[in-house]
Amino acid sequence: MTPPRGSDTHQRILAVVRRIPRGRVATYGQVALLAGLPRQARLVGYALHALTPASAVPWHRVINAQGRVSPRAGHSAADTTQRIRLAAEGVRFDASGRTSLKRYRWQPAPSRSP
DNA sequence: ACTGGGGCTAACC
DNA sequence: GGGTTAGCCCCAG
Repeated sequence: MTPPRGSDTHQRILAVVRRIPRGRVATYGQVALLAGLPRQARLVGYALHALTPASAVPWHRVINAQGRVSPRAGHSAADTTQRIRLAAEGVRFDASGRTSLKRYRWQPAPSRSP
C-alpha cells in the first residue's frame, strides 16, 4: 500500500506540525516520520515554506536536528521571528542560538515513564 | 525526461 | 562542539 502523493502529503505534514504543543519543538525528520514519510525531512521544509502567515500552523516549533533554527534562503528575518516566538513559549536558546532538543523535543506518545 | 538544488540527517574527522 | 562528506527524496526550471 503506497501512500498517495501530492498536496495530500503536504497536508499530512502540516497536520503533524499543528499537533506540536506549545513550548515544545520537533525536528524536520521527526515531523516527517510522524507524518508517515520517513527520510523526507526536506519535504517538511518545503511544506513549511509554502505556508502563509495566516495559517494556524506553529511552523516555528519545527527546527533541525542540531537544535537550531534552519537558516532559509533569502528570508533571514523569518529565522529571527522563529526564535522570538519560541522564546515567548519558554524555549530558551544559548549564545550559539541553539536549544536543548533533549529537553524540548516533542514526544507525541510516551508509552511509559522511565 | 534530466539536472540542479534544497528551512535535512547521520557519519566521520 | 564544529566543519566536511555522503545519502536521502522531492520540487522547480
